[in-house]
Amino acid sequence: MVRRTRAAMEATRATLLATARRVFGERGYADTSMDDLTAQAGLTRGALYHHFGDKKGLLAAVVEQIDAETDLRLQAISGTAEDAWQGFCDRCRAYLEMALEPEIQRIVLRDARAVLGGTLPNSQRHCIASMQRLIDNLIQQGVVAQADPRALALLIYGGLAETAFWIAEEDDGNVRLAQGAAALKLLLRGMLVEPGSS
Amino acid sequence: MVRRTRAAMEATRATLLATARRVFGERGYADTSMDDLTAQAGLTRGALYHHFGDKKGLLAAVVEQIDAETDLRLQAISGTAEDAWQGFCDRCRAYLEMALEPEIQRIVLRDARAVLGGTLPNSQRHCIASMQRLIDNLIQQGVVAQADPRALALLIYGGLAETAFWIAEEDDGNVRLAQGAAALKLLLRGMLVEPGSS
DNA sequence: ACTGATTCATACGGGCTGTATCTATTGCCC
DNA sequence: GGGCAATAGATACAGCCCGTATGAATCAGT
Repeated sequence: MVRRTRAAMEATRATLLATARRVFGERGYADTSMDDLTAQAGLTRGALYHHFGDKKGLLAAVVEQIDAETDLRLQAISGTAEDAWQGFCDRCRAYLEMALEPEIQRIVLRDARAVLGGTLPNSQRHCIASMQRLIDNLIQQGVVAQADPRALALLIYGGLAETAFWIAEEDDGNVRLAQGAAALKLLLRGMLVEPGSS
Repeated sequence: MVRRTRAAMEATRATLLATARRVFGERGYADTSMDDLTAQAGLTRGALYHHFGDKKGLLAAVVEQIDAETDLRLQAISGTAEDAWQGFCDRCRAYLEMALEPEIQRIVLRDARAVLGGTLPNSQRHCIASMQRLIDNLIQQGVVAQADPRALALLIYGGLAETAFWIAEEDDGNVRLAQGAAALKLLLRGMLVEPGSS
């Protein structure tokens, strides 16, 4: 199969990305061989190293894609709410549920941190940045108490990710999901200027 | 160097563990070769595979050790406080600072999750279990609102870990540490039965 | 149509992991 | 105290995987 039109070239990149996303999600980054992965995509490692540089580069591209999608899905939730505070709470809850999806859990929350570094400078940027903006707005509106929005966003985001692992290890996670959501509600109300009114 | 007394055997294990702890902390798990590691300990891989089974087993033992030490250090803090709630807050703050230490950050928070699994069933158990017990007591005393202690502990623990990465990436993390601690204080007060009184 | 650049395949070298084998010493039991 | 099983740990081996270097085929521009 040797086709090299401009369209076919971008198709190659997309195929590689989609295959990597699937295989990384199933087997994890470390247990995935680049020979197997490219073979499943009907290509060889030559294409991969040309488009993504190395294995880490491929993972970074996958994480970038997942993060962008996740952020879009979350914005659809927090954007529709009438009340800004309620929209924020809904978004947190929605993230907790999305963090249960095997793809996000394994690729973004497990492998990406170890391979790409602690803070994930480029990727996973959108989700946290969006949450930070939401918080910032709430502070401006006088709903949330004065604090660094970034610190708050990270505190919440990290907590949700950790809790998601705990929920996901249970066969029927519905009980734990409810418990996690309830506990989340408690912590979130502390951010309010008037915590008692929640 | 062939010495095989019972004492020397345990010394071998301890040497391997200490070397692994140092090298994993410096270079990270993935970039550490077992040949190099054992050579630095004055041994060969034969000893390593005999005592720990495989590379993951060695990491698990290191994490176990670090977690136990961390828990002891934290208990020393929360145990001395007069007020149980204040002791709990101090412990959270202390954990935030300890999560800045390169050894804990790289080995426990970065590599361990990816290599050993999301929830770290055995290791890292002590720290969270202790925090869970503290929360449980506070709920029993009517200080903290009714909620699942485990979910609360994970929410806080995960948030602190994530925030620690953000603090550590800054050269002088004192500003961010203060911001993180302030944001933490907000979230924690939400747990109280009477959040306004904090 | 010719030239340079690009896409992707193939071939190669090096390193790392895990296992199997082997030796020597230790502890146990008589 | 001597023989024997068990174990600590070194050495050798096979296999896998990654990254790079090389090469061929096609596309773009003039």
